[in-house]
Amino acid sequence: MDKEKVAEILVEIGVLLELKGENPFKTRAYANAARTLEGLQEPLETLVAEKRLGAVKGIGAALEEKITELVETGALGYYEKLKSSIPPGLIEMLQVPGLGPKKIRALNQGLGVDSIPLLEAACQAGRVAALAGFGEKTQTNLLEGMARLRTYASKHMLSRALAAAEPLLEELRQHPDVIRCSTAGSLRRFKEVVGDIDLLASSSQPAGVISFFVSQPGILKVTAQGETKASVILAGGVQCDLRVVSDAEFPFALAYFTGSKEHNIVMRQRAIQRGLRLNEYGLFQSQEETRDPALRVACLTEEDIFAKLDLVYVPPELREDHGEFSAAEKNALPRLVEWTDLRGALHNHSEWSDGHGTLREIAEHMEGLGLEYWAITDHSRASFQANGLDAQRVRAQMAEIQQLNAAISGRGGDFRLLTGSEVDILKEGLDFDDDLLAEMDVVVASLHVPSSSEAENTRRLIRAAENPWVHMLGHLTGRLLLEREPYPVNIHAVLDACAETGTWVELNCNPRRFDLDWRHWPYAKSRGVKCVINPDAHRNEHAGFLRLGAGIARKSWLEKGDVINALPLKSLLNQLKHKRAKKGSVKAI
DNA sequence: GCCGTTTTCGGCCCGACTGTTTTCAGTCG
Repeated sequence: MDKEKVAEILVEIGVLLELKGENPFKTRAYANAARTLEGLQEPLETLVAEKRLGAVKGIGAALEEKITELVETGALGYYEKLKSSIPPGLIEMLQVPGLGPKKIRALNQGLGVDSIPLLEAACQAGRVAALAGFGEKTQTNLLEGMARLRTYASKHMLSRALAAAEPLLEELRQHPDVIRCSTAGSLRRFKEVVGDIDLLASSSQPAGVISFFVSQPGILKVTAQGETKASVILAGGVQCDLRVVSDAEFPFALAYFTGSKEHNIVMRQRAIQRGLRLNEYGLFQSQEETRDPALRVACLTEEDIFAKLDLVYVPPELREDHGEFSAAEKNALPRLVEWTDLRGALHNHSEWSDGHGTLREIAEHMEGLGLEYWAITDHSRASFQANGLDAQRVRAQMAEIQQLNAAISGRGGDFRLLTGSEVDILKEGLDFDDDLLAEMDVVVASLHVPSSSEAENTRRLIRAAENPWVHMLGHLTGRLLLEREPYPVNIHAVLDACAETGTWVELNCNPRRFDLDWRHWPYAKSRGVKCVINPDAHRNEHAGFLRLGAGIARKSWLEKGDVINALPLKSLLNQLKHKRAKKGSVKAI
């Protein structure tokens, strides 16, 4: 069983134990272990085989035994037994806002409710309000929560959440009583998918700012409103929380609400180790819980807080407790790539296949954005549903691109369209002959029709990487966020092959994809695999995906030097040629 | 469950808000 699946089961065990009313620290140990596994730099199988799992922080004897059983046998007796002792509907009930393990247990034991439909019926019959610890209000809220669950997704793509948050932030920024404001939470950390939007503002008049916020247009419902905090549901079903603090508290609150939770726990521990106390109101010279401003260590910005805890500033994207602390202690954090570093993109479509816009329109738009190059890599003929090009049309397109480039040069422009293809990786080899690929500036190889076999997909991708004319692999796992799981593939094996053959890997920055996932890039980077941040644009406005892609690349710990399309045109052209020469030589050995 | 210059037991991050209770438990982040 692979690491991801093991982690998934550990998380589920934690949830099941919560529902059983187990010690919350025990349940957290399972969730922690799952996260630890996800961040492992070594293959899990190796650690298990060499019995070194127990040496990993956060995994003790009990978890080592369970993980070993999972890896070696593909099953776990403890988990099966636990699962069969708890109705599956109870786990689903956790999704209902306002319901946690304690209330679910009370509902289950008091009313025999063990699923969302039964809960709905019990609420409608008024039986929930009659239960001890519950009341009319709770019953109404539960009914509303269940209705919302049916109507809206509970997770949202980063791009949609950003689009919803930015206008609200702009309104807050213009409010006369707001001093500073920012996004926080997973949105600020640039998670590919977010559960809600967190906003933070500083003001000396918090209540007024809160009432201003809850009266903004586009708010469907105010679910909580206090003096310093409000929660609302925005059109589209995204929950948005605003916290208002004093300006002196702002940097602490910003750090706190940006999280992640795991990152914050380490920050607090570091404070405690230094005889200090950290919460959202400040870093205090106190062993006790306090909010006394006289005891607050002066910090104007987040940078100051990190400095007081003997750390260099950790950019929000890295705050996942995925190694940022050990790096920040040694001042060894990467200098993360900026979206303004990007000079162009190497995987895009036009109306020749399934994109929009003529080659001329695309060239004019991208040049107007100040980019230096833009590769046209339309689909190959096997992607007939996407109007894939055959060899003849590819050559006609290349000729048109050359004419356009000549015209641009003629008027003194430096911008270049690059010729290319997103060539399908078929069962046996690529959709185009090497001779044709060799004529193109850029070749992206993508697996569009995967097999259900991990070994088979891995083999095909490795074979594509070994082709000397292929520059990079496109959207390596084929996932569509919130829609489609990645196809089964041994990512490390493919990345190893890319490292050996000098093949680049795409970070597809279409917000539905963000593929390869940020969690895999540190491994790719450790193997020396270069990244290409590609919008996979099908319309001119998709060039904006580059900004999102750079954010995900930052989350992936990537620096400018790791990103091929941060190179200026001349160096890029050299790299495109050099890579083929190098791959040719690898192949010849 | 894990962990340990506080080491084999007793902690484990902590505060806002809600609803129910009449001083606080549960949920959420």
